[in-house]
Amino acid sequence: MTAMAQAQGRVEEVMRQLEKALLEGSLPPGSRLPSERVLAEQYEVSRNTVREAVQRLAARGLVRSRPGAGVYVTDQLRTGIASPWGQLVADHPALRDDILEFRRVLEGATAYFAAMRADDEDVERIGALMDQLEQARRDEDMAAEAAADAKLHEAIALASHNSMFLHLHASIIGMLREHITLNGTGMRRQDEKVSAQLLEQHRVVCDAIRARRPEEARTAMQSHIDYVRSQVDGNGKE
Amino acid sequence: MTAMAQAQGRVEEVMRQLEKALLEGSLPPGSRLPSERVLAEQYEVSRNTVREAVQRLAARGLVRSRPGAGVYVTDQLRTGIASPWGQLVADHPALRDDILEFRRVLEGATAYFAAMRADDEDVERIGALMDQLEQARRDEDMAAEAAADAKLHEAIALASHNSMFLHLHASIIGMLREHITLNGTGMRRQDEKVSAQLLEQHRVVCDAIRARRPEEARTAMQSHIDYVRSQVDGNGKE
DNA sequence: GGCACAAATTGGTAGGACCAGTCGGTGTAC
DNA sequence: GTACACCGACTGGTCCTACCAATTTGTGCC
Repeated sequence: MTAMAQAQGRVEEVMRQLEKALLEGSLPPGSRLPSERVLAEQYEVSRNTVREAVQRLAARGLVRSRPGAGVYVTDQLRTGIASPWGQLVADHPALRDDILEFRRVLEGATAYFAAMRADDEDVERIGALMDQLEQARRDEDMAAEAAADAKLHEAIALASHNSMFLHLHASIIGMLREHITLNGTGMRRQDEKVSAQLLEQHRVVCDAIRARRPEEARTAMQSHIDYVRSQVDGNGKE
Repeated sequence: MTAMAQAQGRVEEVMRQLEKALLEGSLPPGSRLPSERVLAEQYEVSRNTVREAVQRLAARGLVRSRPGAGVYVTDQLRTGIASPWGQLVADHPALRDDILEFRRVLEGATAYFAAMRADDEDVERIGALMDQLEQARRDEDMAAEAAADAKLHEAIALASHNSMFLHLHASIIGMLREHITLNGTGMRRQDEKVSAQLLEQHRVVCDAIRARRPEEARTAMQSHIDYVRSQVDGNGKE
């Protein structure tokens, strides 16, 4: 008669118990879980069931198991673990190429329509962000530079006056950002030349938009993405 | 360093294989996975290992298992992208123009990459669907024609060999079709000439893909979308 | 044709076993 | 006393077999 209708199975139940222990702090980050055999006896289930529950937690990044050593609680604060895509991008490098390829098309078209339909307000906003980007570049403030970069692309998407491009841009970029954060990579680190080139590319794109030259804007944006792609490809493992 | 503790075990490996199948579309949303026993034999691992891999996928919401029935693929990947969209489109018909515009870009690029990367299997599938479409046309079976049309576009997306195009296509186009159906499809019905033209357009696109001419495929597809757009715009209904 | 029953299939769970690492303790050599 | 090598207990990873409960599907009766 307990209100808790344990969904379907013992695996769920064990998982919830473990989650509860994690949340309550009885299993603080870094600590080791009791061995699977102990847990199995403790919860009065088979080790198989315990293992499957642990696998589910591991899939969400809550714990990490080291063969021969034990299962350890990870730092919960760290993993954002958002959409199913995040993990997939991390696991399948090939998918990253797919995304970049798609992004080339998407952002190219976005720039195209931005150049075609940007109103005065859009142009002003884009101009301001370009100034901001240049300023950050001069200050060698990487964080500010990245932020301005993101905002600039968003402003361009906004200027396209097509909600599909705007929102899709947001999700795709978010996806990539997730991946970059996960992998800790990031290309533009300290490389001044790269940074300068990126700035120049942005300038070309924005100029084309301001001059209302769609084709030019698209080409420039695609070149920009190509450059990004080459940089990302370059510093990767393997 | 970035060695990325890869494949510590068979569970990881099986999970990646399944993920790959999900991304590539060989396991489309709604479909049922082979039984665990079959998968175990297929990957040459124990059923236990397969189960743990499935549990990890289930933890991320990519699949859902129903006792006695089987394991089914969810549409998390698609809704993950187009999440905010279903409602918006339903509420704001104005977005339809945005979607069509986006679709022109998306499907154009999809056809482009399909022409570039279609393998023999893809070509064969596309050819079969073209035949199917012609047959439906001859029979004047509107329902079959629409179904074959949808399948054909999906096959092209599959042939692009890019997960992003595949899944985006499925979600966006599906959404759009739903909307069109809602609005009283119109267009191709009763008008024999329209139907004939659409068939011809599809033929041009498919021929370009089969002949491996990307640019031509893109142009043809965009012309096709333009035509669809003009027809939809034309026949009023708000 | 429709419906009830039986058989095959499927995921869920159990409990056993073995392997390859890791960890801890012990004993020996220095 | 310390440092090192070694060995055994422990742990997760994998495999196996078996059984259960639910579903699906096939069958035959009505």
